[in-house]
Amino acid sequence: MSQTADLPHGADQAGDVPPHRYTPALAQQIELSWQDRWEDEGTFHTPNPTGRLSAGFERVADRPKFFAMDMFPYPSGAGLHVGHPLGYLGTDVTSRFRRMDGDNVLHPMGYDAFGLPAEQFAVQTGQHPRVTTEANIAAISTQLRRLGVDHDQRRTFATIDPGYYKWTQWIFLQIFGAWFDEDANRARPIEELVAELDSGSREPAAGTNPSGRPWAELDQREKNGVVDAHRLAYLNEAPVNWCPGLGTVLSNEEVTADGRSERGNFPVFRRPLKQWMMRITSYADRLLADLDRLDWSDSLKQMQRNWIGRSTGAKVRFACGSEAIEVFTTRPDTLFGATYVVLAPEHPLVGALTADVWPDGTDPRWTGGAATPAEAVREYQRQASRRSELDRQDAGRDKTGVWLGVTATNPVNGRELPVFIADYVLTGYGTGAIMAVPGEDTRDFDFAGAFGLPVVRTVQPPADFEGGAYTGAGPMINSSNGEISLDGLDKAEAIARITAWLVERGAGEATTTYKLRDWLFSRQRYWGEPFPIVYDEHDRPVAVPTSMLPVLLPEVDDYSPKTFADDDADSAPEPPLSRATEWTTVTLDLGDGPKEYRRETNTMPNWAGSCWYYLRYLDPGDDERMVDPELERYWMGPRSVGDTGGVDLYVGGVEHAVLHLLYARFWHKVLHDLGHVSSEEPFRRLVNQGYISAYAYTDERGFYVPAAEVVERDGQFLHDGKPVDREYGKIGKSLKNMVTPDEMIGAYGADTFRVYEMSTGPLEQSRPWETKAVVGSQRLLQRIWRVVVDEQTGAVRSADDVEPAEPTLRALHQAIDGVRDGYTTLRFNIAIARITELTNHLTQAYGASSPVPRAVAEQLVLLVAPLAPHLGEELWSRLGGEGSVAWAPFPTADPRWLVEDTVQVAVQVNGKVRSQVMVPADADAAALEAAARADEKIAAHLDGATVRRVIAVPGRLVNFVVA
RNA sequence: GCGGGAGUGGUGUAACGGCAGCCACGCCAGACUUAGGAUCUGGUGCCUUCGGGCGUGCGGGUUCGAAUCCCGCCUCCCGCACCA
Repeated sequence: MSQTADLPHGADQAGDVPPHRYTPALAQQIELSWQDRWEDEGTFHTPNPTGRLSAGFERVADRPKFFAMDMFPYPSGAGLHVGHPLGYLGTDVTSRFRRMDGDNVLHPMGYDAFGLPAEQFAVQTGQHPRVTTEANIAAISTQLRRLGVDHDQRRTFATIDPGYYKWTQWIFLQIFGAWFDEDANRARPIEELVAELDSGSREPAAGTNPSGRPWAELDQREKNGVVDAHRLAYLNEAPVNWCPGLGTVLSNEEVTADGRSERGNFPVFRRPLKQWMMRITSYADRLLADLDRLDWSDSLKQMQRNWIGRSTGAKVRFACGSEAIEVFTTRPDTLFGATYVVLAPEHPLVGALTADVWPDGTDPRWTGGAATPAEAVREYQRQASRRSELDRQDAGRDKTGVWLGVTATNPVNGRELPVFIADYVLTGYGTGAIMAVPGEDTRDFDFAGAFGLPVVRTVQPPADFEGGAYTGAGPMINSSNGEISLDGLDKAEAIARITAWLVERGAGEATTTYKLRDWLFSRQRYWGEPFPIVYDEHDRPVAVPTSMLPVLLPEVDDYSPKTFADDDADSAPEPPLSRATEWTTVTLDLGDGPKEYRRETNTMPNWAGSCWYYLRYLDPGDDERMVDPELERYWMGPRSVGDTGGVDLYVGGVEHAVLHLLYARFWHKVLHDLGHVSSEEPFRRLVNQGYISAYAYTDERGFYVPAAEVVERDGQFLHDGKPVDREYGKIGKSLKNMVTPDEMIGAYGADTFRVYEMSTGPLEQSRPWETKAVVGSQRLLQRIWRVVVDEQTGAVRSADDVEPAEPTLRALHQAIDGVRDGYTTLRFNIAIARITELTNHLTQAYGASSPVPRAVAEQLVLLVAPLAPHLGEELWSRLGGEGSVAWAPFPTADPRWLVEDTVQVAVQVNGKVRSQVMVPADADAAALEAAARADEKIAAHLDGATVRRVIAVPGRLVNFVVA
């Protein structure tokens, strides 16, 4: 680490530091030497109960297991800044503490290495993404090692390793080979579906059998179609975000609010394309319900609940000519107030319903200026396709739409309601059609206003209601026909009554819908997992046999998909793999003789590799199976009846609150249903670490200036003598406020850096970075060093023949108690505060040179070892400790020393503290009161007053309530 | 708009409903010093007539007692947002 010499503030620059002071230079020397020893001795090799990684299991066999994990990094070329290690250090301190405290701890790390940045770089440079990715992995791995983390290096892998993505492909085939049994509410192998269809014990699910003929009468190709339509991974012609400028489809999350690609800022179009989908919606209920069984933060659970977006209501059918329009509503109670019907522009019935001509006297606002309804519809649909889904969801936009020239019949009162298409109705939610109730819905009210449609109120608004749509509570009005009346009922009762009535009449039924959509699983990219799928001569997708996995990513000349003109909405995707013509065509014998097949040329999305990596840590070298079931039971299995099982502590950023965590939970549940894992959830406990932010400064031209050169004077921030503006936010090179762990390690050592990061707040909390405060952590470690080592001679100060005095024992055991609490609850700042108190006590009690009792010094070293592991090892070894401190037992507080003999108790008069008295710790209420009354100041306060009540809490306080 | 969370010294933070501000940074003073950017010691919420008074975003409430619980505001952060 050559940085030391270059840094102006190196603490070891002064001339006369004692020769054996814990300086940054010494810290680095110690750190590098222990990091080598850990590697040489395999200190952090975690034994499995069985298999190739089981050596040494006997020494941990009686321990409980603890599986701690970080969200693995994407190895970008930018390297780590000081914000990145926060979570990694949190799991590291925790895993070191748990190991010392008697757990068999698994703390692995890997790399999420498929993805766009590497592919973009490859497109620009022509260099294979694997080359740059592996170089980045090597760089980050070096940075992590230098932090002193206790990862089991034997378990490290990257998602791009063929030995890993072989099993990603295998899992895809499991999902492809499964269907969701709605009755059993779980996935089952597809062969069981075929058997049940053949035996007649099951009918094809709704929508899976286009011909409508009985299963037994279908030919083989029709049967194949029915079966394929049941699969959990399926091909579907669905509206997707097509970005011609990038040549790829994008997920909704990759499209900006103004309908452009997040990357590159190209226009994005909604259009139907055949894509791989995953039926995550089948799991919506279980994904929602099982949140209650997880130890995750409420806010995170709430984000997942919102994303799943379950809402209950009713489907209602409105007759329209020979067709029926099915709408979804959460307010069937307001059905009498429906005054028109709206379909999404892409609704499949639009074509069939559209009238030939406008009736006489059609309101010009309804026609969109077109001569015929068909023309109006065509033009409106064309406009809508140019808008992305997100763009259409801009609630502030004025309502637009056109009339189809027809009406539909309201089943409750026979009223004929005009049928519109409008883009404020979304095709993917509910049934893609609504009944519009302007009296009780704000959006419908806006549309009705713009189109001159009537408003009928069915909920009585309060007297002071100012108009518009009334969405509050109130008794039903205007809601009766010859058979049923809702008038006077409240919302819940009205919903129950009208739903029952609709069911009776065959006009509707209660239903539940979700915002969650099926997962678009294919991408037109190079740097991803190839699908283990080939197509036969009928274009039917067929699984590549497991024995032929992995399907290796082929070499190509050009890593980019074919791109098109920005606005060429009708272009079609051509993935990079489609140009690897030697690869795309393959001859296989799938049991019916050698035949020619065509390979799938899409690749999987970046999420695939991160959906199951936690399982692979259990034995990444296993070439026979995804994971040994025995290992999965040991590390992940449920601990008790009702426990979901899963990783014991998963730490990562809140940016993955929804997608990664939802996708991983979904895959895990499929694997559970198919019998591959015993756990029901992947992550039993999850913590979102906070972010580290920093100040950035801009000069009068708005350019960033180096934050390190800015000085504060009289509340003003100056760079080069000129005032600059300060903003608070991200750390980054372009913001000129980048601080790297390497710089900090160079200036102070890894242990100081670790202690500083952990000292600034609870793990979950975001906090600012402040380089000038790091020195406080260094001072602490220097004082701890001084407790053990004589700075002048280098000799160990502590002595066997010195007995600790009582105050020292109390300070020690109170510290042990507090530090344990801090480590257990991930409030490392608390642990550090208690360690500091103990250190300060020892410094004062024993001065700079008198010997510290060995037992106390040892315990102090053990307390700090999880936070500052190199210092811990060094002092432990100098004190003559056996083996690595990483495996030494963590101290336990003796309750005897946690209680004082005498305690100071506050005495209040009317809730205000007026004095303090010393009393025996076990003094009862009467003794407390007597001691308080004997106090001069209190006596003065009570003199002449009437004491109406006395509250005495032993060990805490006395409160006199006086008149 | 809906949902979630948070407001405590100059700063990061700490306080089972029981003495507000532990521990740090910064700042002030002192010691050791040629020197201090090292180290050590002490001080540091605000006001004060030195008795004390006031203090946890604002206003109410519950309680003997509220930073903590309840109600209503204000501000900030995060998520969702034409989801019928």
